[in-house]
Order: sequence, then structure tokens, then C-alpha cells
Amino acid sequence: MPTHTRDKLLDVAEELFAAKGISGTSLRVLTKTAGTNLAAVHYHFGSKDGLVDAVFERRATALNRDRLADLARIEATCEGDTPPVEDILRAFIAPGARMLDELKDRRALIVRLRCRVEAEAPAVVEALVRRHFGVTCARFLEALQRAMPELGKELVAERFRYSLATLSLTFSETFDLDTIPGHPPTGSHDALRAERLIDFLAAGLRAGPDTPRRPSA
Amino acid sequence: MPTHTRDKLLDVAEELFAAKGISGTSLRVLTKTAGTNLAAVHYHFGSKDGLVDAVFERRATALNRDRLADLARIEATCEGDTPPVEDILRAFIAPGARMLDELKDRRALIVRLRCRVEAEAPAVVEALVRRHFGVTCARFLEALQRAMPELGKELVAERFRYSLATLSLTFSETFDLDTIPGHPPTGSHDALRAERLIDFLAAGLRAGPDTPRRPSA
DNA sequence: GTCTATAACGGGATAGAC
DNA sequence: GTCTATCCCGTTATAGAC
Repeated sequence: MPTHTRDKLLDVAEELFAAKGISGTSLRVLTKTAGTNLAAVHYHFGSKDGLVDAVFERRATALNRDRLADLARIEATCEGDTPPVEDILRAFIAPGARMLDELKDRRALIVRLRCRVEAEAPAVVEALVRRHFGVTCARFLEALQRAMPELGKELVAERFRYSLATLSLTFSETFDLDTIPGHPPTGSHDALRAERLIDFLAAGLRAGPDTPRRPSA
Repeated sequence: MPTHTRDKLLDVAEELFAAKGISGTSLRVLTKTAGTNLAAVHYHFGSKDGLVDAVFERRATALNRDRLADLARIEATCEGDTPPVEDILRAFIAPGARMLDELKDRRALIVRLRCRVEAEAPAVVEALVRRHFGVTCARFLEALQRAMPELGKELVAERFRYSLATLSLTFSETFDLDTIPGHPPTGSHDALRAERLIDFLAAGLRAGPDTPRRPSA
């Protein structure tokens, strides 16, 4: 295989970036782990930034495709009407959860990468996140705004932002480890966790001022 | 003032850590911004890690104190009964939002730091977040579990985790800038945004399988 | 308590052989 | 397409004068 080294670099980079962050991963340990050397990175990707972008793009492309396809399908199902919020959320969340379950052996994924990127330099966030996810997120935002016209576009946008924040951190490893001592991550099956997350987010997105203060008690 | 340099270092460090992350901030630019030099850091804090911990602790101490005080107060108000979910959330969220508004001129805060830390090395997360916020989070989790016994402790714990994730990223600068192109951050007043966040999270925390699929349409 | 100067190290990028 | 060797820079940490 001519580009075997290239793929190996992508795999190892994805894994290490997700685990230790981008700036926390040096090309030295990266290439040593991949069984190659520094020069290979610069030959195949031009620079570390080039490698970062390639790693990100490989998953983002597939993820965006699946998300938009799922959304289009459910929108086609309910002719003329808008799909329920849960279904829109599922179209956004499920493809990532599916990926997580499929790639479970290698502990690397764009879903975790998305969280990792948060703390990189603003330029990196701008270049990667907005570029790779901007249009898809805008598309889903529209769908949600159409599904809840009574809330107003601004409020839905703000709540969608909250949802994205939750999603970003939920599937990261580090967040599960901390903050609540003694309470390990609940389910190993990410697809199941996704359903519980959808319940949580859908209720939050739909929240109205008329929410009952005490449910049943 | 004898320890003027020390305070200056803490202020500048907090600001830069929140803006560029910990590993993204070098002691060189940090000390130059503070108008001092490398040696001062090691004299006052022993190492960069020592500085990080001091920066974190200064805000965490005050934040935990305020959060627990607010919670104790609202629990005292409703004798014997459990306070509503919104009030518990407000006791957790409002102190941070207050801090943000008060320290607005300097754009630094533990609330943003909390997000920044996410992508640092796991050791940093473990050392800082769990240590500084562990007991307080556990205390609030108990309160929420008492407020919603019908949901079961595990589900409440999982949803509280979602809430913490949302809170962590919501007040970060970077997250607002990306992901949804063309939609700048909504309100400048963080206390107001906190109330909207409370609505969102409370509805999510309380979500039941009986949530209506379409609210009013 | 604060400084300058420097040590000791690790980072990404590159040249050039093969 | 892959390697070794090296360059150059920025990093933290430290020594020692004041």
C-alpha cells in the first residue's frame, strides 16, 4: 500500500488528539507511536496544522453527511409538517453515537475531538469547528426554529447552543471522570445514552414559562 | 504593598488562562504582561502548576462558599420540604453569573476557566476540578435527587452531569463565537442569561417519558 | 523581593541521503 | 515515499547579583 503511513498517522493522531488535546500532543510522540518519523508528517500533511485538519475532516465529512441525510429523511416522512423536536435532535445526535459505538476499539472520535478543540487557540476553533460544522448546525437550527415557531428564533438559537455545549462535553472522556466523585459514567452503550440525552435536551428546548414548578411530588 | 507582584501575577494569569488556555499561555508572555519576569512566578508559586492552582483556588473558594450558602438559605426557607429544581439550579448558577458581571471589566473568571481546563491534561483536570468542585457538586446532586425522587438517583445524576456540561461551555467565550455562524451571543448581561439557562436545564432535569410531543403548535 | 542571565529541554520545521 | 540529522525557536526552571 502506497499511503499506508498516511493512514496510520491519521489514526494515531486522532487517538492522541482526542486523548490529550492537540497542543498536548507533540509530533515526536505521535510519529513514534505510529512507528514512523517527523518528516513523514510534513511530507503528507505539510505541517502539524495540516495533520489536524485532515484528522478532523475525515470524520466531519461522514458525520455531516449522515446527519443531513437523517434530517432530510424525517422531514420527507411528515409531508409539509415539521418533524417533532426529538426526531430532529436524534438526526443530529445519533450519527455521532453510532460512530462511537462502531469505533469503540479505537478510543478516538470526532465527537471527543469536538470537545478537545474547545480549549485550543481561538484560531483553531474558528478554523475547524465553524468550517466543518457551521452549515450543518445552521441547517438543524432552522429545522428546530420551524418546529417551535412560538418560542421565537432567538430563544431557539440560544437553547440550541446550550444543546451543542451539552453534546460536546457529554461524550468526552475527561468530563465523565471528574466533577461528580463516586459516580462513574452510567451506560457503556453510547446509543442508549444518546436517547436519554435526547429526552433531556428536547425538554429543555421546549421549556416554556408555563412549566409546572413541582411536577408531582 | 509587599505582595503586589503576586496579586498582579494572579490577575494576569487568570485572564490569560481563561482566554488562551493553560498550556496555551507561556510564562514568558504572562510575566511580560504583568510587568515582571519569569523568576517572580517561581518565587511566589514555585512553578507554573503552583500558579495555576493558586489562580483556580482564589475563585473556587469564593464560588463554593456562595453556592453552598445560597443552597442552605433556600433549603431553610421551605421547612422540611425540598426546594423546587429551579431554585436549586439558581443557587448553583447565580453566584458564577454574579461573578461574571462584577468582574466584567477584567474578562477573566473561574467560570470560563472551568471550561478551559477541560482540554488540559487529565492530571490537571483531576487535580483542579475534582478537588475544587467535587464536594459542592455532590452536595447539589443530593439536593436535586431529593427534589425529584420519582426519577431515580442515577437518572438525576446523569442529567446533572449534562447540566454541568452545559454550564461549563455556556459561559466560555470561544463557544459563543463558533458553531452557529451569523448568530452572535445574545445578551451581554450574564445574570439574565443565567435565568434563561435555568429554564432550559430545569425542564431537562424534570423531563419525563410523558413529555408532550408537540406543545401547542 | 525583584531582577538578569542562562541552563536544560522539547517543540515544529527542514535538508538531503536513500 | 521514507529515513536520519540538524536547525532554530520557545518553553520552564534555576543560579546568583542586587
